[in-house]
Amino acid sequence: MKHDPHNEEKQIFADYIAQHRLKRSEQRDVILDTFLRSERHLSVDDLLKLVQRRRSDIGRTTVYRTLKLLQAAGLAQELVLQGETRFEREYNRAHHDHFICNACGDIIEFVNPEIERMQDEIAAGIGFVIQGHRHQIYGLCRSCAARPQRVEARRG
Amino acid sequence: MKHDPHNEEKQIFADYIAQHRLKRSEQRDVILDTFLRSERHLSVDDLLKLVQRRRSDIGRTTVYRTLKLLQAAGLAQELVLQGETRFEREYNRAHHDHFICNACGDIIEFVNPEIERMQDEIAAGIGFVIQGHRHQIYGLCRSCAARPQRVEARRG
DNA sequence: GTTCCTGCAAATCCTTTGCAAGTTC
DNA sequence: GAACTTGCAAAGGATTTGCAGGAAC
Repeated sequence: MKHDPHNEEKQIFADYIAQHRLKRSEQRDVILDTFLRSERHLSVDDLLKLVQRRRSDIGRTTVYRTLKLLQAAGLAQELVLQGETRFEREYNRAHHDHFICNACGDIIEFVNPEIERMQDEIAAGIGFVIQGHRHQIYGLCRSCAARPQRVEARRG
Repeated sequence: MKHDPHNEEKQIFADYIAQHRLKRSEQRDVILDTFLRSERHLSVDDLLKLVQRRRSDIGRTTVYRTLKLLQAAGLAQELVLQGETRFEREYNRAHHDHFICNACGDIIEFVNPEIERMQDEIAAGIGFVIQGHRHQIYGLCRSCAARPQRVEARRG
């Protein structure tokens, strides 16, 4: 137990299950563990494939349902990048936003306290109470910019 | 002609049609004109309803198809706000981002050159070439913040 | 006349839901 | 044993596509 780096998150999930009078299941354990190990921005399909490598009998529906639970428990966050729904870990992660490469699809995270502060100022100016935000920057990552190619620029 | 404030955009659309060997149609004219007059963040359904007030025989499919053309011509931009797809005018509009009220759904636009500049700096630092971005801030607008209510905070 | 448009219905994609059988508590 | 979970199949909602008839060039 001491050696599982995701122990804390698993505990949180266990607590969430308990508090809501839900039940443990092996499927949920496998899905959570797979999700926590992945460290990436996963589509439902990505996650389903990874999960099925371990337990091929786990269905897509269960992945959808478990992701909802993980969101409710504060362990996962849903994002829509380039029109695709993806999920990333949320617990204990510094707030960050995303660069998305239009060419290779790579996702790069970034943080900038200055920008956050500025948002707060603008919000204060109009009496808006911020509860969250999404900031996505589209373009070309370093390597794709280096070898230019015909790319349909998207959502920009 | 001189009196139509949307003349320029209509010309751009006409040019786009011509350059791509497409054809004019009354449906397209009505949809574009309706879209240009609306000045809001419209869902496909919103736009369809407005359009059908003028020509009740225009179908949803045509609205979808025309919106694609408008995007291609640089006149419309698609956004996903609170999970809903919406469209706004793009041509000749200062770049801006959005505050979205989780309670009443109101959408407030904002611009901040400082934030834009900062994005550029961060991007430059990692060799990322920006082609566009989306920045959405969720929370409560002034009036909804004033009379608090039980609101499920969304996406953020 | 040829090519493009339109609207309908059908198809598709992604996600959710109903349900009978299996699990957990 | 009661309540919850699961996977399948079916349903849903949003968007796209095939097609026959109609309009634009």
